Amino acid sequence: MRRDLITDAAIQLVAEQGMRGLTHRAVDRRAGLPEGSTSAYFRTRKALIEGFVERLADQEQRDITPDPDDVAGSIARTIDSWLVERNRTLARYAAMLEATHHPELKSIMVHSPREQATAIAKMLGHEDPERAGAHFTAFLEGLLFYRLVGAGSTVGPAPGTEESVRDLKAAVEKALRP
Amino acid sequence: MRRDLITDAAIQLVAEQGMRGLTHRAVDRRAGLPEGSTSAYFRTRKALIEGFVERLADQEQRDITPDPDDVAGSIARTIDSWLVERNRTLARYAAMLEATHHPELKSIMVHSPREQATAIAKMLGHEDPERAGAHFTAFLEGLLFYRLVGAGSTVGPAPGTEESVRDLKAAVEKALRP
DNA sequence: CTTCCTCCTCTACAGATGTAGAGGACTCTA
DNA sequence: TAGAGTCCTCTACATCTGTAGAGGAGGAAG
Repeated sequence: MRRDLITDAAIQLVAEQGMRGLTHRAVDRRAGLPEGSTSAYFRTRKALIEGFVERLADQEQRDITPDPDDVAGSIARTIDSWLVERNRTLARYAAMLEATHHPELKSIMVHSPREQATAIAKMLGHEDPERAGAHFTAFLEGLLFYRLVGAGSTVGPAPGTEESVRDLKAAVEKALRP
Repeated sequence: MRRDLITDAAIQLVAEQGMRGLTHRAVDRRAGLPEGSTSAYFRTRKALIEGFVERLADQEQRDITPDPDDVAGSIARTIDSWLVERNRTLARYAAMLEATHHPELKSIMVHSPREQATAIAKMLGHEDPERAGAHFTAFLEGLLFYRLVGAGSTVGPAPGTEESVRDLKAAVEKALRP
């Protein structure tokens, strides 16, 4: 599908060069398509951005389904997989920042994690699940950001390794404690 | 000082329009200076970016000095102040993302928080202060991100209020617990 | 075969952008 | 007052970017 080819190329570009690298022609080149292709599918730049953010959201949807028997472990594995798929996650951050001055994007990027986190907090018997869930979400977000672009990116264990998952799991477990 | 005027305008621009909005001429206009001024002080775009990131780092330096008698409280207040200075913090995130494909920036943005966090963890008697400090840093980073651009930006208490600081303090306290 | 329609490629163009340098205004020194 | 040096403004230009539309290739329908 041409459309997906284009949005995938856009995601790679954004990850590698930032939003500034996202131009119609750059996407054409990156996707190996003739000039004008991207412009034909997404006439305006805004449409192009929305296109690739939608694609990101689609792909992310599938990942979030924690195993109730091993909450911490499954979450740790999910986070680790996001570290491994570095480019997609970087593109997601770029999109979140973009959504700051481009609010339509917010509705595309569903923030379902929050309700899930509240549910988990409830399950584990927190007194104030709403707040505990929020803090938990914040912590996960931070863990990911810290390891992907923050100080932890140069210090922590390499993503995709057993050690990385173990480290993450320990952190998640601590955050889950009432 | 012309130079600071320019870098400050750059920071505002980046916060409001993202890295893409950062052009020599846009900075000129934003700073109310005649066209060409920014280009004279920072001939290349790379220099301009490094300039504003340096400015950010300078300004941030001053903020980070936790009160040993009220670690959680002082950290909470610092984070809240970063939420209040929304634009500066947004620009910082944009810069961190930029540093991903522009490594020279990393050396400009000192990641001193990590050592500080380790010190705090040691002070509070954690067994593995190195790791505890890392997790703590991650949590703070996440708290900030979550409240600034994540789901918490639409849900949490308004930055700058007593309630905001209280909420943050509770979260920080929990994260500090061994 | 002809007609129509969709999908794609190519070309066009106004405006923005990065970067460079000429030259003026101003300041300091002697 | 003259000269030198610094700081700033203006102009120039090649290149890139967003967006539009003309027109061709090829398949479907008659």
